[in-house]
Amino acid sequence: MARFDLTLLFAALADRTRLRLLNLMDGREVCVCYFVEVLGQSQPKISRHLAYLRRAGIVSARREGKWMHYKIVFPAHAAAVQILQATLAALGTEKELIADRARFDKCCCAPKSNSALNGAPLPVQLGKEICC
Amino acid sequence: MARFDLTLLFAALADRTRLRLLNLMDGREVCVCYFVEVLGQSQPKISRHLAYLRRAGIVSARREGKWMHYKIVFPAHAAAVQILQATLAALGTEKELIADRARFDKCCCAPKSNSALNGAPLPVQLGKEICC
DNA sequence: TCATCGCATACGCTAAGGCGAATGTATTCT
DNA sequence: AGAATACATTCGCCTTAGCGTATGCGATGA
Repeated sequence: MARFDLTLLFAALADRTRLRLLNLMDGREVCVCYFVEVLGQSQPKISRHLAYLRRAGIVSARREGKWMHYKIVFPAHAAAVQILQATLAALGTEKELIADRARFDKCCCAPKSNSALNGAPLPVQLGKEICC
Repeated sequence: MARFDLTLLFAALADRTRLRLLNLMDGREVCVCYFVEVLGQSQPKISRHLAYLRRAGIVSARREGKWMHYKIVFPAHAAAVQILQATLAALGTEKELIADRARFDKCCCAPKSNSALNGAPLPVQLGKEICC
């Protein structure tokens, strides 16, 4: 039972944009440009929310050339993990978030068709191959 | 899958005082004066946080004469219930919150010994009898 | 080396949240 | 009726957070 502040976790989850980001990262590592493309919001806004998630300790970043990849990391606190997983499961049932994933798959499977994503590295399904 | 905004739930949980209140309400209905006494904080502060929890839909209030009793109510949303229960379970393991419960039991079992609680109605263990 | 790309950060603004202090409002007691 | 009790609400202050806009910075490519 390490020192872990649940209020920080909850604050991180108490924002619609951050929930949408977590939903897109569920089970895979994603490049920032996909978030911007799929959510249709400004790059600084996305970046700030990712930074917030990182400070909260539930997301980690990896650099690959000029691209940054983000993925969910589970805190070393049993209850926090439970809460995060219950949250991710719930997100999977929300209409808007299902639509987000659909749009993500569309970008991800044909990134060349989207000028904004030219050359962007494909997302990596954690442990396995990517979607399609 | 009712319309339910998870961000509101998380915002309600993202405050230390509110977590302490929920911890004290776990499994029982409690009168406001006990919160004030056990947490050692001002009555308006307690009252405002209880109002916040009420607006978030995870607490309900019942009037009994001049006293108000609060208890946890579980939202009609499976994931929200899971999250709330995982949270309550986690609270049970935190040092400060264990101490809160200990102080609560002390007040609750001998309210007459505390001038601030003279005549205050005892907490009600939900479904069963009270602590001691 | 200089331009460009992908992303992060700083700035200024506005809204929301938490606090103490004061005040308001039921209810009970005398 | 008037005082006292238990709790809720309001007010003013400060801090935090979210946003758009502009700028900075590391990596790549010509």
